[in-house]
Amino acid sequence: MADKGAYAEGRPATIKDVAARAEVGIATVSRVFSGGSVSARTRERVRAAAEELDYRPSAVGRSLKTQRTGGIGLIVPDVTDPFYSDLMAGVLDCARSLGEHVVVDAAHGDPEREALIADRMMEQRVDGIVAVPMGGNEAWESVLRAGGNVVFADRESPAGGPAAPAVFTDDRAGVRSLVEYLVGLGHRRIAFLGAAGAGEAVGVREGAFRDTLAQRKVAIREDLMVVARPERDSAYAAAAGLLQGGADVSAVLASGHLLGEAAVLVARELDLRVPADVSIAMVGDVPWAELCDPPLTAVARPGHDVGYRACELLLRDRARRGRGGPVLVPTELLIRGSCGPPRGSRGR
Amino acid sequence: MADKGAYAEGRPATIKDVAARAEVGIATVSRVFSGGSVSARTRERVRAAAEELDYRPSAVGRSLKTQRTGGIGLIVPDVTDPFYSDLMAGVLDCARSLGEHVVVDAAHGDPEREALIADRMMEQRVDGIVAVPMGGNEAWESVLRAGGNVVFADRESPAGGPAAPAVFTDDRAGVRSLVEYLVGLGHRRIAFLGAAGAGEAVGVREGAFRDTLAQRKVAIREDLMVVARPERDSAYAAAAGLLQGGADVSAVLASGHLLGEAAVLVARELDLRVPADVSIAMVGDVPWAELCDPPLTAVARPGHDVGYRACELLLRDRARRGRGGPVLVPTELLIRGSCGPPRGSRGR
DNA sequence: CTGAAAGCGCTAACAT
DNA sequence: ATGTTAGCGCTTTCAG
Repeated sequence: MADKGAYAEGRPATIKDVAARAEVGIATVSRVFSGGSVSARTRERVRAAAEELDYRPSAVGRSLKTQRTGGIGLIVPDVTDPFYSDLMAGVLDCARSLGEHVVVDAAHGDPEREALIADRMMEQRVDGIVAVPMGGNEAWESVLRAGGNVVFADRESPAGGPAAPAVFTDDRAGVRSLVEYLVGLGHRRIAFLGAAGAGEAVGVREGAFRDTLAQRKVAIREDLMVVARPERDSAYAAAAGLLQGGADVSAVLASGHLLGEAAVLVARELDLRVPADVSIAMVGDVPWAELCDPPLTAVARPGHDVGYRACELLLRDRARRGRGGPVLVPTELLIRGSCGPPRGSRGR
Repeated sequence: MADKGAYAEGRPATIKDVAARAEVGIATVSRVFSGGSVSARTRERVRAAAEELDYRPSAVGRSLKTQRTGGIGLIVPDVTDPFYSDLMAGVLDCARSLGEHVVVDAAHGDPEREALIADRMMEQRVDGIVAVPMGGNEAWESVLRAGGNVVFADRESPAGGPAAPAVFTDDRAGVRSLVEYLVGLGHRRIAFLGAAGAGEAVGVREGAFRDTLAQRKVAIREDLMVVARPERDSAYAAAAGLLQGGADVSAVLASGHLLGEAAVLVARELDLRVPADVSIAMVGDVPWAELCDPPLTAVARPGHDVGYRACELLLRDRARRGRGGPVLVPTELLIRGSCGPPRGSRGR
C-alpha cells in the first residue's frame, strides 16, 4: 500500500495525519473543517483523507486556540427529581439550538460538593454555568471573580454577593392562587406542609401562604404550620402528625411533591376520603398527580421553561444581563379533583 | 501596587500569570497543582499567588498534553423518563467516584441525532461513551473505528457490528416471573400491551411473554397482543381498545410505564375495579406505582445499577472488556395490590 | 488558494 | 528543588 503519511491505527487521527495523507498543509485541512476558502478539488481530497482516517477535529486543540469550549455546565440538586429533569431537558434543548454541549452534575444538596463541581467546571473552561444553588454565595463569588458567568435557576441569587442573573418560577403567585382557591372553596383550617433546608425557595412559599391568608382575613393557625426535613420519612411523619391529630384540618397545602405524596399516602392510610374529608393540593406538578385517585390539584412549575430561559440568558443575552432583574416564569394552577368544599360547609 | 507580573483582570489567569506573580518557573506551578515535589515554602508562595488570581488550572491545556479529558459522554433517549433519570444518576455516581465529569445529551429516539451527538462527543475527546442506542450500528461503527470506547446500556449491542460491551436489565426473567405470577393467580386471558419502535428491548419482552405462556400451556390469544406507538395518545388508544372490547381480558401486562399509565387511566374511566374486574401489572417501576389506588404490581428495572455498572465497565474494567458477554442486571417483581385472581375463579 | 510558523495552557523530560 | 524547553492539535496571521 502506498504510504501516504505514516499514520498508524490506534490513536485518533490528527490534523497532521490528514494533511499528510491528502498531501496538503495542515492549514488547509483546518480551513476545510472550519469553513475557510479552499478549492473544490482540494476540499474533496481532504474530505476523502479524513474519511479514511475517521478523523474528527479535536475540540480540545481548537478550544485551546479559541479560548472557548462550546460547552456549558449544569448543576442540579438531583437529576431524578421530576422538576429538575424538566429543567435539565430545557437546558439541553436550548444548548442544542445554540450548538453547545452540556456537562451535568448533581450536588445532592451539599454546598461543599456544589462548590467542588463548580470549580471543576471552571477548570473545564465551560462557557458558562446554569446552577440550582443550595450553598450560600461564598463559593459562587470565587467563580464569579474568576470571570465565570453563571445564571441561577429556580432560586434567587443569594443575597449580598455579586448578583448573578436568575430565572425562577413565580411561586409566590402560585401559592397565592392556590390559597385563594382553597379559601374560596370555604376552607378556614388550612395546613401548610413545608420542607426545611431548601433555602430561600420554601421561605417564599410559606410567606405567600401567610400573606394570602392574612389578606383574606383568615386566621393563621400556627399549629397547622409544619415543616419536615427534605427526606421522605420526615415528610411522611409530618403529614401523619397533621392528619392524625383529629379532623381539625380541612385542607392541606403541600409545599412540594414529596410532601404531597406523603399527604396522599397518609390520608389513604387513615381512610380519609379526598376531598370529602380533607382536601389536598400541592406545589409542583408531577406525572403521578393525574394518576392519583382523585387526581391531585397542583400548582405547575414549568421546569423546562426555567431551564431553557436560564440557558438562553447565559448564552444569548449575555449583553443585556442583569438588566430588568430576575426572570419570573409564571406558574399555573391545575385544578383537578382533590379539593372540594370543607365538610360541614353549606356546599356550593 | 508592586507589579509582580503584568496580569490584567478579565481573562482567566494562566499558569504563566501565577508563575510570574510567585516569581517561580511555570513548571513549579504545574508541580504544585499536579503533585510534584516542591518545597513547602515555594508551594505556599504559589498557592497564595494562585489564590489572589483566582487561578484554576485549565483542563483544556492539560488535556491537550495528556491526551485524556477525564470526561465521559452519556446519551439517553430522554432525560425526563424516570428510568433514564435513574440510569443517569448511576452514571454520575460512578463517574464522580472515578473523578470524571459527564457530558449528557438526549437523542429523543432519533438515530440521526444520536449519531450527531456521538460524533460531537468524539470531537470533545471524551474518554468514553455510555449510550442507550436507538439507531442501528452504522453510526456506532464509525465511532468504534475511530478508537472510541463505548458501552451500551439498556440494550444489547446491535447485531452484526463490532460488538461493544453492554449492560442491561434481565427483562426476559422479569417478564417471565410476572407472567408466572399472573398465571399462578389463575389468569388465562392475559393481554400484552407493548410499544413499537423501542428496538430490540420490546421484542425481548414480547418473546418472554409468549414463551412463558407456552411453557405454562396457556394459549396465546393473538387478539390480546396489541402494540402501540411510543406516544402517550397511542398507548391510551391501545389500552382503550383492549379494555373496552368486552370483559374478555382478565389481566393486562403493560410492557412499559407509559403503557401501564394508560391501562390504569382507561380502567378507571371504564369503571373497572382493579383488581376485581381486571388485574394490571407493568414492566418498569416508577414512583407513582405506589401512589396508585391500588398500588401497581410491577417489575422493577434498576436503572441506577445499570448506569453505574455501565460506567464502571467503561472506565475501570477496560482491560477485561468483552469477556463473559453482556452484563445482566436482575430485575425484581414488586407485588403490590393491582393483581388478584380473575373474576369467576374459585378464589383462594 | 495554499503553506509555514507562531502560540493557546499545560506537562514531562532534561538540565541545573 | 527548580528552571528551561519541546511539543500536544488546532487556528490564524503572514507570505507566496
